[in-house]
Amino acid sequence: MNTSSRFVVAIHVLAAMALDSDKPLKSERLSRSVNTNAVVIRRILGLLRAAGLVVSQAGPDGGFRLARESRAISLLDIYQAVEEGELFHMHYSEPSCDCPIGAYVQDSLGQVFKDADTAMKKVLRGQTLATVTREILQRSGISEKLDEGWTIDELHRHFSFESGRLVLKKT
Amino acid sequence: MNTSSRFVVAIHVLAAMALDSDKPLKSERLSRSVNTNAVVIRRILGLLRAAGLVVSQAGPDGGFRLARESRAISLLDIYQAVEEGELFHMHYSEPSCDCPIGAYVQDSLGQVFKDADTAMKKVLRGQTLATVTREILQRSGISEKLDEGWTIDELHRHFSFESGRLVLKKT
DNA sequence: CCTTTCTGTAAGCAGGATCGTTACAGATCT
DNA sequence: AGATCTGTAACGATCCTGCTTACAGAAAGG
Repeated sequence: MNTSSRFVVAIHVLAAMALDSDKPLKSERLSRSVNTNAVVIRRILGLLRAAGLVVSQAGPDGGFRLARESRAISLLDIYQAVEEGELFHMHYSEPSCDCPIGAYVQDSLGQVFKDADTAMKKVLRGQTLATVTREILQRSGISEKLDEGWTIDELHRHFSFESGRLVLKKT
Repeated sequence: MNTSSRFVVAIHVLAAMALDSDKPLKSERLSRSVNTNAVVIRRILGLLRAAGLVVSQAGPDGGFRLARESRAISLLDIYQAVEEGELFHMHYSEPSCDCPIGAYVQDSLGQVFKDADTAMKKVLRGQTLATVTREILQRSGISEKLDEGWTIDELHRHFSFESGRLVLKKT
């Protein structure tokens, strides 16, 4: 029982876009960061675009960018964009079985499964893409700049994502 | 984003054993109730036995029975017996990536993912196998006996699971 | 002791999901 | 027109499930 890697990859590329929001990011560049094929990235970004989380543009200087600011994108938004279906599913063999157990087990479990699903989603709803990028900045050595008087929001604005690496922009 | 059918099947067969706790139930009989192959049932019951939820006995008049009473078996016990691993997993391509995003995204998400997993499990911990069988009895028409003055616990004791069907025992 | 009746597993097959890859149509800018 | 992207189809490899057959071993009863 585990989700596909789409969820983590989606968070990864969205974090990259949030950290470098000035220009559109190309799928080929993102794929190098994730270490996979560009088509895989475009497939996942297609799901995110369908969910209204990113916008894309073809042609030179094209690419992907966030459709809204990162603090307005929850992890639940991302989860629901790339994963589908319920956490638990009932479909085993054939629900049509003579004994009442088969008939009523599924009804009896429906509410519990829904509650568990809701509890999991509530946690994801409480975290945003901005939460993730903020923590990335804190965990990376670059947030040592904080000790030099920089605010983390300043770092956020002056960060760039060059050739697969997070670097400070030349200002 | 969904569990295997093992979880629901495990609950199904455990409910059958709880509803008919007098004698051991054979895998072939349980497989008819679930509408699948007996080996599939034995595989799942093997996991439940390894988790200490059921005991088995070979030979004539053998079969499976609960290792402890149904109110002492939570849905989380069952879940952890048949499902493995974390709800979300991080392993995409190669974690070894030059940019800090790849390095720190996983660390940043670790706590959130763990929280979501815990929240889901907390719901499952709140329900027991006895909760399920009680609801099955209520939902099946047989609980109309309640209107005749029977307590649901009396029904619980006088129920039997004969040839793939829930029936009242001849007392 | 031998037969019957079970569990316990291994092995092989089919189906579906996921991921990587190649290929190419279409959009967009210069 | 040509270069540079996205969007998507198609195919193969791999893995996980679940179904089935097959058989070894345990337990009970003659």
